[in-house]
Amino acid sequence: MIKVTLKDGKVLEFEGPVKAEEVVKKIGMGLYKAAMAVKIDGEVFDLMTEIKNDCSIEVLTFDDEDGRWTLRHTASHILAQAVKRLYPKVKLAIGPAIDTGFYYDFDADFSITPEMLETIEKEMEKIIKEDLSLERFELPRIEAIKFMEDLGESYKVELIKDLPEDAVISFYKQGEFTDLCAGPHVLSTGRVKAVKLLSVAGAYWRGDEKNKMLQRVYGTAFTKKSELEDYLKMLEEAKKRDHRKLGKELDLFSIHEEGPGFPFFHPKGMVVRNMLEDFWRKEHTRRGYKEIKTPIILNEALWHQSGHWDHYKENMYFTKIDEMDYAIKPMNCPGGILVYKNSMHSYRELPLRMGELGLVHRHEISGALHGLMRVRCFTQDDAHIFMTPAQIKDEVLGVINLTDYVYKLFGFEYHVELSTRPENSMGSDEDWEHATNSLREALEAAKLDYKVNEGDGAFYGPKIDFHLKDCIGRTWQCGTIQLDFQMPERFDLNYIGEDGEKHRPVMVHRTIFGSIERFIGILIEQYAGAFPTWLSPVQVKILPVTDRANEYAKQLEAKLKDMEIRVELDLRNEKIGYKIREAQLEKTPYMIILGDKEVEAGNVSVRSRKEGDLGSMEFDAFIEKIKEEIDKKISNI
RNA sequence: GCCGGCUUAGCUCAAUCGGUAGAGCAACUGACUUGUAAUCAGUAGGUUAUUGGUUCGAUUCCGAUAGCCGGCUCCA
Repeated sequence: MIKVTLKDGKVLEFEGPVKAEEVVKKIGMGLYKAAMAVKIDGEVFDLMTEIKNDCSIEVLTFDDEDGRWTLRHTASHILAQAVKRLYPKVKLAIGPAIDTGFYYDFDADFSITPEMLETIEKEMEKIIKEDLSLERFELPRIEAIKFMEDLGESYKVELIKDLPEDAVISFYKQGEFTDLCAGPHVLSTGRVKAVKLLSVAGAYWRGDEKNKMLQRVYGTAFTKKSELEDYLKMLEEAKKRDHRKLGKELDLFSIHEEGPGFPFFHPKGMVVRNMLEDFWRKEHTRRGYKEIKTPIILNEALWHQSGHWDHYKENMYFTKIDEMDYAIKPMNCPGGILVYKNSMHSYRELPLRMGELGLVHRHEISGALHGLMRVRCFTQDDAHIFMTPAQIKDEVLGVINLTDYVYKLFGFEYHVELSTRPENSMGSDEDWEHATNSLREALEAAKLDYKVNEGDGAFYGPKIDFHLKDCIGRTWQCGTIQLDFQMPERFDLNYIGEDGEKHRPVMVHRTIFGSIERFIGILIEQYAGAFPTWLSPVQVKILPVTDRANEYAKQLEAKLKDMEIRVELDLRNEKIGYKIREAQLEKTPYMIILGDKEVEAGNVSVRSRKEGDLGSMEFDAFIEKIKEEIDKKISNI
């Protein structure tokens, strides 16, 4: 007798071994139809799995992340099967499910064109219609290798050979097509009700640029056609929030062929920038930071000493002054260190928090550039904290809290990563371990969930990274906290301790916004260009209905300017509807409409970009309203 | 940097089979004095990214370069 415990605590009993799908059928046929996979004692399995012992079971549908991944993984096999049917010579690499769908990497001696995707998609539809059952089987290592060798699938052979000795090597077969795969998969190809191929892109085999570039086909799959359509619509909508598009439309910034990756900020973009910087300064002053500014060009020798020459040269720009070699700074730390070294420091001064809005230049490869998100020059809202080892945890915690405060203000959801020692790095293992553990402790003290990113730290220390999402869900690293024992050593930094002796301080390099440019890019997408009033380039537009209201409009404009409210007056000889439409498209938070009635009553008619016509009110009442919104930095998207 | 795609007026986009480019918006001029998302009329605007080739003739076909877009790699 086998007892299967369901999620709600109910227990089903079976005479002997039973397939998971039979258990699900017994729960209900509706659920069976929606089931993608099952979780048996917390682990995900196929529905065709045979249950031999007592266990607890949870049915996974498309609404569960694991269920979704199962369906999409099967969709990727359908893609591979379709490609093999149409182009038998193409070799298969890997084809996993991803957050938004799935992909499959192919090695073909021809280019897969967007037109071919349509053909492949049709073949996929056929395979779905054939409703082929998926069968799982295992092979011993030698046979598995032989199996794939016979099929000429050299990438699969390599994959098998790299599996650990004791690994179970499983295959999934659907019709004439068999793929090496750990699973799980849905019962049959017919379960994939809606599938769409989205794009082709190059991808290196195993993600290594030294390897051959394969062709990656991206797609997505759903259990309902309507879900697919909704998703595609959502993607279209999301693209309208793209900061590159909005940046142009709202005249915030531009990037020119004359300077790829070097953005130009226009007057309206500068307002956003300056407001962010003002806010940044206030928050940092409040938290005991001092501000410095260090030069952009410094002698190359400094960069030898810092280790950048050995570890970061490829990303740096160089120049000559009077036959001497200089470098354009890619980071602010060496400059900050020179400031620290400029005077003696007592333990009483520590922690010393030195902020710098520093413009850095980095040579990013051309293919990496992306609007304001990845550029070749950007301003880091940097700070270097010099401290005693005992102060590490509190200081790191302080930065974590500040970051959380700032991100919450903008309504961002973020995720955190802890990056550990990379290959090309400097310092002893002990230092790295100490530094990494300190960061880990701070994260745990802050009760933050985080993901470990092995080998992704800076060359001088491990780091905590804060990632924010853009309009289509790509994440970008913004805030970072990097712990550094190396620079203090290299630059022989010290402070005088209580004992009157010299001691080595520890350094934290940290940013909150990360780069002002990237942060603005994220902000634009977060708000779809409709900045909260405190950040809006223009906060109020005054729109006279006829020129009889012009004088009154000018008076109000002057008053608003006096109160440091950013105002524009539209005196053009246009209809009020036209002026409103334009102000709305510019995403101006408030419009003041002035006609004969307002002139006579001495009040204002207010329109909000969000709520439309608010009716007439006293000018002072409007001032109070907008002032409060600005002071409290209310996000009225 | 790599793979694929794209590049036509300031912006968004047309142009049949290869026959030297057209619209809307914006700009400018004029009329209209207007009440909560586009008033009307007119004017001007282009070496079709650059460059080489094929052709009697290239926006169109082929090559190179640059930039951009989607990924890979890399990273704030």
